[in-house]
This record gives sequence, structure tokens and C-alpha cells, in this order.
Amino acid sequence: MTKPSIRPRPCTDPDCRGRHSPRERVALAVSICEGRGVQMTALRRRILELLWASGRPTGAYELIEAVTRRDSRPVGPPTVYRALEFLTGQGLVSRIESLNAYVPCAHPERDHDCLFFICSRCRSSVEVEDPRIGGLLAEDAAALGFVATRRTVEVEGKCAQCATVGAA
Amino acid sequence: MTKPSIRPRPCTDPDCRGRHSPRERVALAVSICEGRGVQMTALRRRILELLWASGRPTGAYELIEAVTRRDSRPVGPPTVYRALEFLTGQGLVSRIESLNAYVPCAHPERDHDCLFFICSRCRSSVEVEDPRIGGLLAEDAAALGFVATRRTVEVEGKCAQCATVGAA
DNA sequence: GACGCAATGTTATAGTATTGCTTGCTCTTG
DNA sequence: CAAGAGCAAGCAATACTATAACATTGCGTC
Repeated sequence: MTKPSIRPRPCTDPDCRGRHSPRERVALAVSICEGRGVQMTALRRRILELLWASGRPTGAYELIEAVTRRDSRPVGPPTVYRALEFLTGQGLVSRIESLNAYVPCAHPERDHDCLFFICSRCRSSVEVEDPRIGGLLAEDAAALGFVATRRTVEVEGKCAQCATVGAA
Repeated sequence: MTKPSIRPRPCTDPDCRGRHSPRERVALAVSICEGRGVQMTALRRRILELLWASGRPTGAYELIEAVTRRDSRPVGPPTVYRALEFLTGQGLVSRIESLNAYVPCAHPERDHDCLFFICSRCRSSVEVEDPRIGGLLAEDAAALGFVATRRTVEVEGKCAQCATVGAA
């Protein structure tokens, strides 16, 4: 098998990690919203911050608790779900279908077209860009006459670290 | 763009449709289970039949109702969920994560590695085999040192029929 | 018939998401 | 400024999806 000409690019790879702090990610999200003329409200921003702080896919009810604790006031499910809807709609957050959980999107400034590798042991997830996959899916869709609006590509297994640990 | 050397193969395409009735699909599943020395019980079989009869991704609670109605006795969620667990474990049924629903697997006799095109208008889903996608995912996984155990590839949009109908 | 085993039944509960309606804020416009 | 539009958020209730924990049944075997 030939080497891929386009290397998959983990959005949270070492090259990225040092340079983009959660703070910077949020700031980027804010400026993206400004540019689009949509509102990054305090609540939406808080939820994005919590997702960045979490470091792993986070469920809606976890977020509800976290917001409630952090703001010292109760927030209901619809409030958080609406914020998540906004954030995913803007491409700032992705939903992991196989976990019913949410992750902040590493590179919202690029048109995101991501796939996720999800570790069943440490619960981490890594976002990867591989345009070739989108290309193939587009090709298959075309063969069917299918008009695609959204893609979900998720791979479950063990991350490099957890795989070496052994069974578990 | 060059033509793909490996054509995606819709498992429910016209070539297939006429030749494999639901009845035959179920019979195939039964013989697969025999070959593997696992039990295709009445309940499991009933659920597989219902899935084939449904013609679209079907939720667990829909199945609970359907079994209850058809057998004129109440069945509880765990009963159905356990049967679904068995069927998915045997590769006879796939779960559509983005819908929380289940579909019968068109070609359980082949090692299935499917992707789904899901129409948001008519609620149908089409199962497609494209080994190239699995190949790319394996490649990306290898680049990360990730050991994959399961893949979810789902594309939402409009099927050819519904796309021509217009907006909606 | 006593045991082991797999499948199923039963009850309760956990976890995830939405509907419908109300309130409040901000901006516009007269 | 008052009135009203439009968007975001609060709130209560409920729908939908899934699992835990434990009891029972049926069947094969010794």
C-alpha cells in the first residue's frame, strides 16, 4: 500500500496543543461569531468553556450540573440543549452520536469535516481531519443520487496509550 | 476525478431487492446462527422479522410495541434490548447511532463494514459497502496508534427520490 | 430430581432530549 | 419615550431511550 499523500491531521496533536489554549479557542469562537453576526452569549460561552475545560466528550446533563455549580443557580435541560444546538450549528462543537456527548471543535475556522477516534478506556476522543473520507462519501452519495447534509464518522477502540497498557 | 475502481454497492439496490425477500433474509440469519452454534430463539427471530418488515430504521420502543401487539402479551424493554444486543453482536442488525434506531443487516453473510445513507424526509436508510472507507479509517487509526474495534459511518440528507421532490 | 446454564420476565430507575409556554432583554421605529 | 418585534433564556412537565437488579422458566445432564 502506498503512503497517503494527504496525512491525517489530528486537530489535537502535539503541534497544536501547546499553541492553542482553551482560552484562545474560546476567543477564536467569539471572533467567529462576531464575524458572522451571531450572538455568543454568556451562557453559550460558558458552555463552550466548560467543554474545553473538560478534555473529553461531555454529556448534556454533566454540562447542566457544571453550569449550575459554576453560576450558582439552576439551569434546566432546555437551556443547555439550546446552547448546544447553537454551538453545533456554528460548527464550534460536535456531537458524538455513539456517546450522546459533545466535544468542542478544534478548528472551527476551517470548514470542519471531522472524524473522531474515541477511546473506550480513558474516554478521550481525538478529532482528525481526513478530506479523503469526505471525498469517498461524496462519491458514494453521488452514485446513489443522495444529497448529503451531515456526516457522522466515529471510530471506537483504544488510544495508543491505553492500548499499550494491555487488556482492561 | 477518476472513476472509482471499486464501486460502492448498495445492499438494498435493485439487483438485490427482487432476489432476497425478508423471509429469505431471516432464513439466512437462522442458518448463520446454526453454523455458529448460537441460538436464534423465537423472540430474536420475531424482532428480526419485524425489522425486515418495517423497511426503515426502527426504534427499540417501536419494536416493544410491535412485539407486544403481535404476540398479544407485554414484553419489557430489557427483553427487546437483549435481543437487539444479540442480533447486533451477530452482525444481523446494525444500530444507527444518529437515530437511536435499528436496521436489519442486508448481507450478514459477508463481513459487514457498512455505511448508512439516511433520508431525513422519508426516513429510509440505505446500507452501502465501500471497503475503501474502512481502509482509510484503518490507515488513520494506524497513524495514531489507535486500535479500532467499531466504526460508525452515517450520512444524513435526502435520498434521490426525496431530493427531486424539492424543498420540504 | 438436583444442578447448571442460557434466555426471558418483571419492576424500578437512570439517562437523554423535547414541547409549550412565559419572561426578559435589546433594538428599532414612530 | 412607548409600543412592538425578535431573540435568548427560564420554567414545568413530559417524552423518549436504556440499563440495573433480581426472579423465573425451560432444557440438558448426571
